[in-house]
Amino acid sequence: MSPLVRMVDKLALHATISAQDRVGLLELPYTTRFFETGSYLLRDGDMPDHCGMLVSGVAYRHKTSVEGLRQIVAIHIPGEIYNLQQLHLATADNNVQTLTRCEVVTISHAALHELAAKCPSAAYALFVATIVELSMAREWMLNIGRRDARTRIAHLLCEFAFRLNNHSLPPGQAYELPMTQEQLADALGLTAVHINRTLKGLISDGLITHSKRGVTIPDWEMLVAEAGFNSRYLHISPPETATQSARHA
Amino acid sequence: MSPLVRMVDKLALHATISAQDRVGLLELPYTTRFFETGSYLLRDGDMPDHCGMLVSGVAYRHKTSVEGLRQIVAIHIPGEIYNLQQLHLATADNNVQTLTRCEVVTISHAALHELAAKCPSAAYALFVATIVELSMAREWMLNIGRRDARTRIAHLLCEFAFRLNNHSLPPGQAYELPMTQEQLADALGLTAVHINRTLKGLISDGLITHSKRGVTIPDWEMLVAEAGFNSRYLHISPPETATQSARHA
DNA sequence: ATGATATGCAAACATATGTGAGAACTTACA
DNA sequence: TGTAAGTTCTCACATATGTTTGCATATCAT
Repeated sequence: MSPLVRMVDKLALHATISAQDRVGLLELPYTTRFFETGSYLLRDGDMPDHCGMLVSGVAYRHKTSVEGLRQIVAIHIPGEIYNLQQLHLATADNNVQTLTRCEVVTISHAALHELAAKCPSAAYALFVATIVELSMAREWMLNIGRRDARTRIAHLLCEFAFRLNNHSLPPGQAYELPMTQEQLADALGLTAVHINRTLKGLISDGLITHSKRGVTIPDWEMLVAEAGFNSRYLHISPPETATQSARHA
Repeated sequence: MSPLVRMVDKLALHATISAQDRVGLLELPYTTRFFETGSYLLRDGDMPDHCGMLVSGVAYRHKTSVEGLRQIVAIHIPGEIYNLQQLHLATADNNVQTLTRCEVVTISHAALHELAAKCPSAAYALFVATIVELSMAREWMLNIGRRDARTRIAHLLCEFAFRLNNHSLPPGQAYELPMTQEQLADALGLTAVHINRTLKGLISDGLITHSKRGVTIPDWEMLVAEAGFNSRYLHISPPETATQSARHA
């Protein structure tokens, strides 16, 4: 089975793709590559001539301030294109690095531009994927800016559980969270030491169990309540229709 | 002169629009409306059937956590479309509210969909505008998550000065910043009291002067240094070309 | 195996930022 | 002209989070 199926399925979560354009997407020429943990998939300043999609593994996107402080601004999971921006904005202003060993499929910009011209609903789906990314970024801002450490961590864990579970609630089981406490800190605007403290609090209160790099959520509802998590910002269900209402200020 | 010119000019900052599609954009049917300070242009849960563009005035986008904590996630200035997301994602998950009296032009989704079908470079420009918004959101995250209060405020002031000045460096002059200290606090993930303290520090150190709702930057370079501000993330110059390089991991 | 390096864990201490409560000052408007 | 509402500003105090350091494990390369 083509690894592109994974991408198309993910795109189809948010936008309707015509049968014809689905074929167009699946016929894209691609190359498969593998990257070890810690590899850069995209580097600040890069001007790639291709897009990349994660087939397996997890990656994180980060920026650095002039003082060298790092902020992780997103996590990418399989099926996601991690450098769609560079299809339209030549040079990258952030980095994407692998958290685990990753299988990546690359598609040339030329092929994607051709596709966009021929398959409007495919181009549309890429646009919508970006809009959803923007929506997730906004929730991430709310998380960093306004929630305390405990709630912040809980929210991040909820989001991962939800996304990794292919957006189907509730993800009661364990899942692998391949992030060090330092990386969690950089994602949440905290320090590793404080992550450690707070994580222990969550564990001793029975909200999560954690072994090695794995996280288990014994009581999903409880963690959701603690985090104030609401999946609405992920825009997955119900499949968006063009319902309209004229409600306005 | 059509108020749409403002929008087209802003879109053209980031993407090339063909002469023909430029006409298509300018021929969009629109309605002009006025809103008082504090009006909602978009409300969480809305399903608008039109897009809105700011002709004059300033607006802010915000989200609220279940505990009622508010986070401002973006500021919108004239020429920007504040609810492009809802063209493709039916229901809004955040609010847009005016900071000043605003003149707004609304365009029906139907007209925009028609345009997108007929004018590929116009559709493309809307996509790119969203990508730039995403890039700005990421810098905002870095600001909130990793900089201290003083640097955070300085960075926000730099970004505004830069954007309000139509992206032409250096904006030495005074400009109007129509935000209360409480709103600044909600934008930066701080409290109003702390904004007050820190603002006074910036003033007494001669980095900014401020009278009423106005801000003056006596020495642009100095503030930029204090903020660690680099306008690269705004993606305005040089006009993006399709330059390519195969640099990769 | 063996060292080298990264990560988790812990404690004591430092401080940036938050909290609560008012007073002074503006602005709007009756 | 005066009252009300909103905003700025201030103080004293509380605390969440950061800093530094050390050590115990885990992970990894050789």
